[in-house]
Amino acid sequence: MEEIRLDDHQPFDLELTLCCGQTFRWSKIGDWWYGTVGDKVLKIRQAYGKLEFENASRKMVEEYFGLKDDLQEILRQIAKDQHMQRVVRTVKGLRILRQNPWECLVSYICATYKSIPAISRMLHCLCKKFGEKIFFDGYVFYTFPEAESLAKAGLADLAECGLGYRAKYVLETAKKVYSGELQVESLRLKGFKEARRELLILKGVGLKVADCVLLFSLEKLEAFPVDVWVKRALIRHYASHLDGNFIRKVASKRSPSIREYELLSSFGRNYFGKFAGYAQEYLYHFERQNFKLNLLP
DNA sequence: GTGACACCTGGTAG
DNA sequence: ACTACCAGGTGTC
Repeated sequence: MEEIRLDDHQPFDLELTLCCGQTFRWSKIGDWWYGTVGDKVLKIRQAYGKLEFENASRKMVEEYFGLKDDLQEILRQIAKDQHMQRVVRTVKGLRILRQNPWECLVSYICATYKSIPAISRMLHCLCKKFGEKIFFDGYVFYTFPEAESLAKAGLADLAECGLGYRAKYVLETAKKVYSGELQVESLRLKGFKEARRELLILKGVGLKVADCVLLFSLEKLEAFPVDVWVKRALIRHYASHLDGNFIRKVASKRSPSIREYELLSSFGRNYFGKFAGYAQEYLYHFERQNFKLNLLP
């Protein structure tokens, strides 16, 4: 077992980071968290100001959990107003993960119009059916399937995992990645706008899905995904920064049009700056938390 | 360039 | 048990 000592000035909350909806495949057994990163099962827990982990290198853990981000400085930069100051005081130690881009892309294609428990189920089923089985600590885990496995799968096989109409999007994307037509990893090297343009070519990938993939796996911390929760947060707390008619309009319907999405998202990017993605995650979590606690109508 | 509307299916509140 | 409704949106007319 190895450990990483956590600095008081660089807050990190493992549980919050894994449970805030950016990733769907971690499970807690006893007081340990288990998840597959690459082809290995990572076992990790947090206690008394340190992280203890097994089966992974220190470098990998730091990389995956975004421990290299200067969170204190990031929070300082995004806390531009009273609301955000309150949010960063309340939500402590949430970090943006650096997930595998391929897995992240498929996960968010699957995530459209689904609840989080349902997304977890779908992905678990995909991994069980098409991934590699790994035994670790007396438990069974599965890796996320390679593009090749999904590309060679039939639509019916994918649909069996409850993907529904998403099955054809996943299959099509898997084929593009397997053939090399799309190199997901290489998008890391491109700028936000260009990487986003390439993702948007894919069927089943709209602005929201693209922004999630950019933020959670492609190192684009300025990406500002706008889902129903973030939309609510913006309407509630940032209406004064936006046009009144526009706010009324987006408030009146469930999902925004492309233009409306872009207005909301670019507001986030411009207002919060190069770490807008962090601002988004904090707003998202705060809004959901308050909803669960019944503090919001 | 916008705006309804359907979409697969599982979870969950009544 | 059974129904109704909604879900981290997107593609299509």
